[in-house]
Parts: sequence; structure tokens; C-alpha cells
Amino acid sequence: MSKVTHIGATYRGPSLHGQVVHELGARIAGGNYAPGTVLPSEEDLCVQLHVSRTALREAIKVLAAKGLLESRPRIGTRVRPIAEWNQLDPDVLAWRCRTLPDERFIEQLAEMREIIEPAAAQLAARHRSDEQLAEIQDALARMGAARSIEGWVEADVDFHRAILSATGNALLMPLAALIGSTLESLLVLTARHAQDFRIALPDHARVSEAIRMRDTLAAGQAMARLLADSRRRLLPHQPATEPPTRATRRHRG
Amino acid sequence: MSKVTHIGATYRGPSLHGQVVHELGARIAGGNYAPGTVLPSEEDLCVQLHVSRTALREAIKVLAAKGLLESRPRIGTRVRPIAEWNQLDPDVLAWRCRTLPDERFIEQLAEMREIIEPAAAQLAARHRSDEQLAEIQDALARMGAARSIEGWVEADVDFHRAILSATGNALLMPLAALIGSTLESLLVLTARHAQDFRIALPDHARVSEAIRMRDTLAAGQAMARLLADSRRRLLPHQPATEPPTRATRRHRG
DNA sequence: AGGAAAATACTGTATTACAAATCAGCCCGA
DNA sequence: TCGGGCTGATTTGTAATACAGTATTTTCCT
Repeated sequence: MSKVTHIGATYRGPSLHGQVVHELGARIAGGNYAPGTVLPSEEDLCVQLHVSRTALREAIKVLAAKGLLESRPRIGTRVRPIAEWNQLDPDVLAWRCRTLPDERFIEQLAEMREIIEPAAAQLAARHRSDEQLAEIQDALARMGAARSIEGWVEADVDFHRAILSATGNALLMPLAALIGSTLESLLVLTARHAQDFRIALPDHARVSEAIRMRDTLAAGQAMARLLADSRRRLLPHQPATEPPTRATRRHRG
Repeated sequence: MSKVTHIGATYRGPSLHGQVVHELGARIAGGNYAPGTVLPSEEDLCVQLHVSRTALREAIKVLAAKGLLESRPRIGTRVRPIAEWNQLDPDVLAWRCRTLPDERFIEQLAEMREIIEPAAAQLAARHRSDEQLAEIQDALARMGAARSIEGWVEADVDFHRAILSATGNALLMPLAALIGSTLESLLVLTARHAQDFRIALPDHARVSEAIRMRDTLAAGQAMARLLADSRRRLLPHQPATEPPTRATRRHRG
């Protein structure tokens, strides 16, 4: 079938409307349709994408559910302002990361991590079960054993996800998508650093150890240090704002 | 029309599939369909909700986009595990808050706020523009002038939203929904405190003032104090875990 | 009894038709 | 000339029907 070749590479599942969702999502996040503009009529899009109106409309409803679109009779379907998108939706994050490796956006992702993850590490150190600790340690081991950069990134994401999971706060879990997107754009941006990705391993080991010891303060500090190092590696030029003033870091021995 | 009476009170927009989205979303979040179970076939749901298959399917796609559902041919549409829902989606938060004022969930909401908002207050103190400060101060003034508890809650949400907006980090904005949901469930739970809601006003004024002075440390501290007071008022019995160890609070004069 | 083939019961997709909403332009009146 | 309401056209919203795809279940042949 020639349908798929028109749609692009990224889609979830073999379902047709899923392909349309990702095709349109990528276009919108990529700026092909600027916020405020109305995209072509359903009929036009149908012929353009070679799908029926049914599939197209289900895709539009999905994108509307994620806050990207808003359609009204007679007006058309218009792209909502970026500020109103569900920025933390995994798909939205992925689209934004893949299409615009915009430095400003990477910066905001890093800032979010520096807010969330040290606190998460503290909570994990306090609430972790033995099974949750084992998951963290397993991911750490897989990072150490990774031979490809893709394998390393996968284990890295698992490491941070396991920590979020060990906090016992279900609301933190969705933020794992944020970490995954960060690392993925890092993967794209810094393919040149393929050999030295292992530098971050001691940082991760310190976090894991502090969580094992149930040392909340050390866990938060270690995570903050990990993220600071990561930021330094990713954005070598100083950001205008000093690294976030988490006082946990300020008062060290 | 009798259609609407079958659907329930909460729906967005007059659109039919929007009503179905909220009806089903409320049912699922409310536990009518347990995770892992498959809900009735599309045909059955159509007659039950008095809508066509088109409208029903668009609603199902929306809920699938938010992570609540997953449908496959021949199997049916099954409810996904709660951990895989997009917990930070505004709709999902609202459904969970309205249907189960579960104490555990309120606790997690409060914990999230205590992670996010002090950091946001710090960033706002650093990055705010004069217009953004004006918005914060305006919301504060409206809180002071509020005569009904609903008016107060609305201004309160605006206050916190304005602070998130002033951080300059677009990824923080979606978390405003989290605050809104928190306050709304507070509204339900503590209708008895209708007279003393003004107690929190000085806490808010301190935050606003610190942001005006661009005092990042004080802003973070003031916000942490505000949230601690709020938690004390909302959950009188001590939580098992001590309030989150944001070291910013620990090292005060 | 075992395995392959056909029936089955769902969702996925396409097509058609009509309803509802809203904007543009026109007409009419003051 | 200006203003207000009416009409028509265009686009999305909803419905109904048909058929394709898929994975289970049943059946039937060996």
C-alpha cells in the first residue's frame, strides 16, 4: 500500500487514525500550521492524507484532547496557542522534541528535571521498598553494562523512572515521559559524544546508593549534582540564570 | 431532548461526543469500570447512551488519547491500569477529584504542589516582568476582596497560575490544572470552613511581596510556608511523612 | 485426539446523507 | 447612507450502513 508512505515514519500502532494523529501532530508541533491558523477543511485533508473522513476526524479529536486543536462548525479546525497544549502529554513532548530541537525548549526541560527529580530522589529514599530499590539497582547495572548508546539511554530512562515510581506518588510517574524526551533529544544533539556517555555513571551510582541507605538529604543532593553535570554537558555555554538555587546543594560540608 | 438527561451533568461544550467523553471518563475514574476489565461493546454503549457509533467512537478515541482506554479488534475496549493514565491531564485530574475525594489522592496532590510551587516561586522572583507581577498582585487583591468562597477560590487559582506563568517555563503551566483540582476538592471537603478562608491571605501576600522584591530565597520560603499551612488546614492529622524536606525552609534566620 | 479450517464477534475504516452552526452578503427600511 | 435582520452557503457534527481485518472459538476432517 502506498498510504503509509504518505504518512511518515512516526505513528503508533498499525491503526490508520493513529498514523494520522502522529502525522498531524508532528506537522503542528513542527510549525507547519502556526497557532491561530485554521488547517485545511476536513475534505481537503482527507484527499491529502488518503484517508476517509472517519479516520481523519478521530485523529482530530485525539489532537483536540491533547489541547492542540479546537474545531467549531463553519469556522474550521484551528490550532490553539502553544501555551494551551498539554505540554506534559508524552506524545506532545515527543513531537516537540523531534521536530524542533530548540535550545530554549531543552533548557526548560532541564529546568523541570532540576525541580522534580531531586525532590523525587528524596521521596524515594524515604518510601522505597526493597523491590523498588532492586529495580533502581538493576537499571544502574544495565547502564554500566550497556555497549551501545541506545542501550544506555534506555537503561537511563528506566533508572529515573524507577526512582519516580519509588516515590509512591502516582502523580510523579507521568513525568517519566519528560525525562525520556530529554534524553532522546540529547541523543540526537550529541551523537558526537558517543564514546563518553559513561561519564555520568558515578553520578547515578551515588543516587542509587543514597536511596539504598535511605539518606534523603544525600539522595536529593546526588540527584541535583547529576542533573547539573548533565546540563553542563548538554548546554556548555552558561545559561543566563544560575543553576536553580536548591538550597540542599548550598549547604554541603 | 431527553438525551442530555441520560448523560449527566459534567460535559464540555454542547457537542455530543464531548458529553460522552465526560460521562465515560467520570464512570471510569469513579470505578464503575475497573482497570483491566473490558467495557460493553460499542453497540451496547450506543443504545445505553443514546448516541450513534460515530459519536461514541470519537469519545473513546479521546479517552484512549488520555491513556484511560485501549481498544483492539475482537477483544473490545479495556480500561488501562491507573498508573498508565495521563494523571496530569486536566480532565483526568478533574474526574478523579470529583468522583473520589480519596484522602490518599489529596495527599499526593499536596505533595506535588510542595515540590513544584516553591521552585516556581523562586523562578518567578527571578524572571518576572512588571506585567506578570501586576497579574499576581491583581489576583491577590481579588482574593482580599472576595465575598464568596467560590470567588476566593477562583482568585486563588489565578494567583498561583500567574506565578507559574511568571517563571517563563512553559512546561510548568499545565500544572495549574493540578492546583485548580486541589482547590476544588478542598472546596468540596471543607465547606464548613466557609468563614475562615481568609486566613491564608497573609501567606499569599508574603509570596507576592517576595516576588516583587525579586527575592528568590524569600519567595520560595514563603510559598513553602503557604503550602504547609494549607496542608495543615486540609489534613489536620499528621501525615506519616514529615513535610517535604526542602532545605530552603530549614536554614532560616 | 489433534490440528487445520471455517464460523464468529468484535473493532477499524469507508461512504453517504443530513442536521446544526455560523459567517457573508444581500435586501430592506429608516 | 447607515443599520438591522434575513437568507444562503460552507464547514463541522451526527447518524446509519456496509464491509474489512483480526483474533478467538468452534467445527470438522484426518
